[in-house]
Amino acid sequence: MRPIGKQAELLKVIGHPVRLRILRELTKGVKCVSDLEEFLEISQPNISQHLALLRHHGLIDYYMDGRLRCYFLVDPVIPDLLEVLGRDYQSPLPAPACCPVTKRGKYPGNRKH
Amino acid sequence: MRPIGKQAELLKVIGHPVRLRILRELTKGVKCVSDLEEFLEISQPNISQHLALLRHHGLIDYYMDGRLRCYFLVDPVIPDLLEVLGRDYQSPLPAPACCPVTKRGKYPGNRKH
DNA sequence: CAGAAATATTAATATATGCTAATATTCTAA
DNA sequence: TTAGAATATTAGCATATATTAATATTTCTG
Repeated sequence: MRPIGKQAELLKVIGHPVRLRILRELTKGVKCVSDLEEFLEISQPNISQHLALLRHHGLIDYYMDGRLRCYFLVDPVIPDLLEVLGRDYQSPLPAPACCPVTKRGKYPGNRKH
Repeated sequence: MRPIGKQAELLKVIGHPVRLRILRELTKGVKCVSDLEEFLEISQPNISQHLALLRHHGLIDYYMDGRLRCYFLVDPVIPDLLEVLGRDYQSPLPAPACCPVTKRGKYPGNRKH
């Protein structure tokens, strides 16, 4: 299991709408920068910055195709995370059962929520 | 599926080592603030701040037990995300097959990576 | 009711992030 | 061999986030 610090770093890197959209697109297959420009409505330099960030964290990589850079997914955790993120949950987690033990608590007290 | 913006927001909120540790702890059961103080080595006010952030995003909630606040998980996506984050992957995703189609590409070119 | 325990809130400051604009690099084709 | 296409890099500024310190709030207990 990757250490907590790395987990947090990973989440922070992918926790951006543009980067999420890029990653989702890459789960469908290889895309070059100009492909991405088509549906992300942001400047080319900004796209490159996001791609660089993702790459420096080892999430994606690229190969050259003429003068095109073709980006693709590398880290296998990405598709799995995106799948979970895309799920529809119908209801919240069940409330904790009566009298859960906390180190200091002496529940039952008044449940206020 | 929650909109991309919400997905990014969620990731950003949980993308912090302290908050990740809090959430992991809460997957095991209800914890009051003083329980959390025991194993997070940060100040009480800071813990409360992280808890408030998580709560304002609907990820956790609490009930009162005397003067203790007992926090628990609410959003069902959290345990699932934590599970995926904790997985050990043995190898990167397979490199894209020969000649993937990008809108402009005319691969094969030189693969540089 | 006073005091202490448990926790929250606010303000201030430091640091990090994100975007824009300008410029640089690399490769291809004429 | 030069021009243009595709993409990257850098710097600067604005905004957001994190932490600390101080203080406030709430609730129990004597």
